[in-house]
Amino acid sequence: MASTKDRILDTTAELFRRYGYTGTGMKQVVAEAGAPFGSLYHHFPGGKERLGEEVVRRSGRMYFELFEEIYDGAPDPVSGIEAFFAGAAEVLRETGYADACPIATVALEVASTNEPLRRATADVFEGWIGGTAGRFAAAGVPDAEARRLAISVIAALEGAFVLARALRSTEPVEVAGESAGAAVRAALPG
Amino acid sequence: MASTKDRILDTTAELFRRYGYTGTGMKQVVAEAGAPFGSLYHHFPGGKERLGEEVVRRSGRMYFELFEEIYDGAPDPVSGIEAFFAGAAEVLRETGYADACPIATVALEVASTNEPLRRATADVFEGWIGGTAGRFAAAGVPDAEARRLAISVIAALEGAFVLARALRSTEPVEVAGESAGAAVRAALPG
DNA sequence: GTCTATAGAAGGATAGAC
DNA sequence: GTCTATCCTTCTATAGAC
Repeated sequence: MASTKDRILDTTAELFRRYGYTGTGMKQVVAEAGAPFGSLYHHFPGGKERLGEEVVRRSGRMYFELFEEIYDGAPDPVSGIEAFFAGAAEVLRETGYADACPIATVALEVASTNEPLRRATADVFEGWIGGTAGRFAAAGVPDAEARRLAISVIAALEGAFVLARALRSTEPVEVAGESAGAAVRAALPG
Repeated sequence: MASTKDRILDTTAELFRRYGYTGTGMKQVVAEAGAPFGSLYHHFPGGKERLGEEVVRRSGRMYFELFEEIYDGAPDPVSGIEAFFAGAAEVLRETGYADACPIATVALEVASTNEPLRRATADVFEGWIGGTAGRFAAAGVPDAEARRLAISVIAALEGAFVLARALRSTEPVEVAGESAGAAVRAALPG
């Protein structure tokens, strides 16, 4: 049984994915988490902003762990990337095009309005870029190009999510996955 | 001198880019547009949702017109695409990383919450894909691949915008621009 | 430390004078 | 068709009983 605090964090992460930061209410959080209202401010004295920051950082970590599992379990970098895009497309379809990137909606909402939250999303993306670039570098891609390749792949995924959720189609994710796979293949040595 | 209605549309478009749909208030709209509150509901009897829909469709048209100007003014498809990404990076820097895609923030916010608005964002993206694919096809790319290429390019731009606004850096847009240019070059005949 | 009630501000929308 | 005043809801946050 998860603690009340963890339940609040998990619930908020889910609500952020679907409704964004501004669109998610504190009452909605406690209602869905099955927690009393007061305990929210007991566990998060910093209010919505601080809860949001913790959720963004936590969701970012968890999403990268999912990437690691899939990528590191694949036989090579190209199939690792392709498998991750394929899995993302499947989740998207299964959830009615609701669950895509746990960060992107919030990132766009807060980019010009809330500096602590913007910083949290930036740290998450920077972590993803570094972690992915490190894997490409380990596969033999020169460091500078590994970073650029990581940015390209992550941008392709994020942009595909925007299109896929709007169009209610997995086509963009499938197309972007092939495109990303091809870019990785072209960058590998040998 | 623009009409009150046009001023409201322009102002709302600007606010949507920076604060999103949920984050933009009706009072904020009239305040920035210098319009009396009542005239908002006079010109937009459908309220915020209808205003949002008109703004999304209008912004989508205007942004594609900007693309057409730049792309059609370039000597070839590859430099056209590269020029558009370069211009987007410049606008981003000049506006303090506020003005990126006029649709994306709203698209992610409403994808799971407001079907008429989601439809508007989908129509805009579908229009961009078709218009871009048509240009690639005119340059000799087979129809099916032209569509896939268009999706890849647009996804790269959208994803780069997400990263760029969060990181407050034009690096993602520059990297994605090169990546998109390379993809177009590889797809062209000859 | 759990929970309810409510404060205080901001949201969208409407009425009605002019 | 312009503009102000206001309604009602919803939001975040806090107070205080238990």
